[in-house]
Formats: sequence, C-alpha cells, structure tokens
Amino acid sequence: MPKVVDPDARRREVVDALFRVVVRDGLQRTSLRAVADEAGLNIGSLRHYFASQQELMDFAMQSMLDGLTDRLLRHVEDIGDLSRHPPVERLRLAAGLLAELLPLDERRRAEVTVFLDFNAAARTNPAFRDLSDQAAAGSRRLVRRVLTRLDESGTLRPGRDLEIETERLTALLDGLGLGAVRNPDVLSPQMCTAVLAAHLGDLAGEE
Amino acid sequence: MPKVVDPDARRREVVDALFRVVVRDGLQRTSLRAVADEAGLNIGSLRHYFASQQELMDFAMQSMLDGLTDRLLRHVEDIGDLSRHPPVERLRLAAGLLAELLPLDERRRAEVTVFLDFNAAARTNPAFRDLSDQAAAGSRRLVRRVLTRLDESGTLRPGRDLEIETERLTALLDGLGLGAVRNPDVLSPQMCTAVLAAHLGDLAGEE
DNA sequence: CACGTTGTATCACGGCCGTGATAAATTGTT
DNA sequence: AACAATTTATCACGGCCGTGATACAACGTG
Repeated sequence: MPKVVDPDARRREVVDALFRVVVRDGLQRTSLRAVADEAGLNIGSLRHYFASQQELMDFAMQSMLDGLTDRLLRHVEDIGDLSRHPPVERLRLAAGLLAELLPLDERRRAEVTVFLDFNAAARTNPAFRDLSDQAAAGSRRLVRRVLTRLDESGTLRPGRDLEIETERLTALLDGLGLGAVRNPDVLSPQMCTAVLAAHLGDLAGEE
Repeated sequence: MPKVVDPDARRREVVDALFRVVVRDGLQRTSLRAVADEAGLNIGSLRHYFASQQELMDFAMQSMLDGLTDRLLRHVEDIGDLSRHPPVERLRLAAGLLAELLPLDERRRAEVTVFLDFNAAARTNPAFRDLSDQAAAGSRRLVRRVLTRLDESGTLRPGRDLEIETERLTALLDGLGLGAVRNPDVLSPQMCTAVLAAHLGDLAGEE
C-alpha cells in the first residue's frame, strides 16, 4: 500500500480549513476551491478525500457537533452530582456549562459563527436540515436537563413551568450567540456571562 | 412624457417579489433573474428600476425596516402614556409591542425570516453592514425604551440593571425569532408569547 | 525492477451569476 | 405623423461554481 498519508488527519485538516473560510468569508463563499486554497491543497487532492461538496459539508458539520458534544459530556462529568456542591455554587456551575454554547473565546466564537451560518442555510437547503435540527434538539435537551437538575436540587423557585423555561433559556442562549457574533463590542463575553448569570439568578429567585 | 407607469409602485412590486424569493429560497439563491421571474418581469425591465443588485438589496432592506419602524411607532402611539393604564395592563401592553418583533403571523414571520438572512449575510458582506447594524441598534433601543418606561412607572422590581436587562430581553427576542423560524412546531406563536409573558412577569416580580 | 495502490494536479464542460451594451416596443406630446 | 422619453426585451462577456474525466507523481510490496 503506497503513499502513507493518514486520510483521517487530512480530512481533519481540510475541515479546519473549511471552518476558517466559513468564519472569514461566510458559508456562501465557502466553495471547494476556496477551501482547497485555504488548506494549501489542490482542488483535485481535496476531492480525493471528499467525493462531493455535500460530503465535505456534512462531515464538517458533524465534526463540529461531535467536538461540541464531547466537550459538553466532559463538562457534565466534571460537575458530577449537583447535590454534592453547595447550593451557592450550583448556579455558577450551570452557567459554566451553558456557557459552552456561547462565543466567549475564539474557539467557541468560531463554533457559534459556523453554526449560525449552517443554520441559516439549513432553512432552505434540505441537505443541512437533519444535522441542524439535531443540533437544535441537542441544545434544547441540554437546557432542559440543566433546568431539571437545578429544580430537583431545590435551587429554583418553585412553580416554574419547565417547558416554558426551557424555551426561554434556549432562546436566550441563541440570541446571545447571535448578538455576540454580530456585535461583539456591545455584547462582550463579560456582558454575555452577566446576562446569563442574571437569568439564572432570576430563576433561583435570589434577592 | 410617455409610458405612464408609477416607478415607485413598480419598485414596491419588485421588492415584494424579492421578499417572496428570499423567504422561499433563501437570500443566497435570490438572484436578479429569480426576482425578475417572481415579479413576472424581464430581467432587463428589472434593471431599469434598479441599476444594480446592490441598489435592489439596499432598497429592499430599507423598505422592510421603514415598514417595521412605522408599525412600531403606530403601536407606541396607540399605547400612549403608560401611566394612564392600570398596572396590570402594562405588562400586557409591553408584550404586545415587543411581539411586533416576533414571527407570530405570516407577515411578521416573513419579516423575521428575511431579516435573519440579511443579518447572516451582513456578517461577511460589508454592503449590508450599515443597515444590519442600524436594525440591531433600533431593536435594542426599543427594548431599552420599553424597560425604562416600565421601570419609571414602577412596574418592575427595583434593583434591576437596565443595561443587562436590555441585552437579556433583546437576546431573548432574537432567539425566539430564530427558533420560531427554524422550528415553528416546537416554538409556536403561543409558546413565543408565553415565553415573553413569563419573562416580563419575572421582571415585574409577580408571584 | 515492475506493479498497483494512493495521492496530486489539470483540463473541460455546463450552469448560473451580474452587468454592459443595445435593440425594440410602447405611448403621450408636439 | 413624427418625435422623444420611457419601458421592455435580448445578447454577449467574463467570472466563479461543482463535477467528471484523465493524466501524472509517489511509494510500499511483490
């Protein structure tokens, strides 16, 4: 077997290049040729690893979602049982976990940026529908889970409708991401965390 | 002066056609040819009323913002002095006003959809920057204004940071719009209004 | 060395795009 | 009827796109 090049590594390099192009130029201008240039590859080489544009896009978005999922699972594992932390800490831990979905550093900023573009495209491009819907469902699940845990541990004010609160917090996170990506100067990382903390504080009914 | 055709009416027809194309196919696929077809015009005719694609896009987005602004001003005028309404009604009035920004019916759904696409494009297309930023600043101003009025009329729990609450409510509205456009089944108009009502209720500190 | 797999690089095709140039049709005014 | 401004309609150019076909280089194995 000739030409010893790890295909998986190459594919990851290409996906990294694709992310850079999407962040810099937008998904609309992310053509095979642009990605190949960014990766320092010939377009023929690129097409050796990804048979079609659709395959590349699917793999890229799936990679991003996998990475995010892993990070979230690790974060959840780090926290462990919520009841083993003092009540005062619980909101902070929840905020830290949910902040994985906010563009607070360069890595997360790139993730959210790419994700927003993919989502916008998914509205009218059926090829992206499944992954986009799956991502939306995942973040909604995470939020519901966090709220449920907080509620079960008695950290929330009683009488909350968890369905409504899930939609509210999910929408808040989406909106913060959107705003932080479009207007980073007014919706800085500090402002994002302050807003998230204020929201969770409200839910807990602190004075 | 021959050929009596009201140019403004034509331009409005073209913009309507553009909106339909954007909603149906996405901004990415909204070409001059597609808009001309949708409007039942020849592409040459279209270019007689809009010299360039950029001019058409600018005019379209400006038209949408103007229409929305008018509607908001009319709504604000309808409400009048907030202190002339019973305290119980104030939250409902505020919710109704802010709901102008949510996709609760077909008209607003189209507005929000187009707006989201324009916003996504504005991130990497400098040509849309100004109008997009202006729109974001406008909605932020409206939210701040509503919160200020509620606060001044003593409807809000004291001790709120209006800066943070403005960002929070703005992000919530953006996120609701995003979610309702992408997943109308889970984020129905009823759910949207319920979330908005819950949020304002929280701010007011109702039990 | 020769072979065959794997990777790299080019070319060409058809498609859609925005746009400039230009012709043709329409219609009120002179 | 002749004119001129307005509106409608075509054509062609260059550009970027995804993709198929195909040639060429590299290299472990026989």
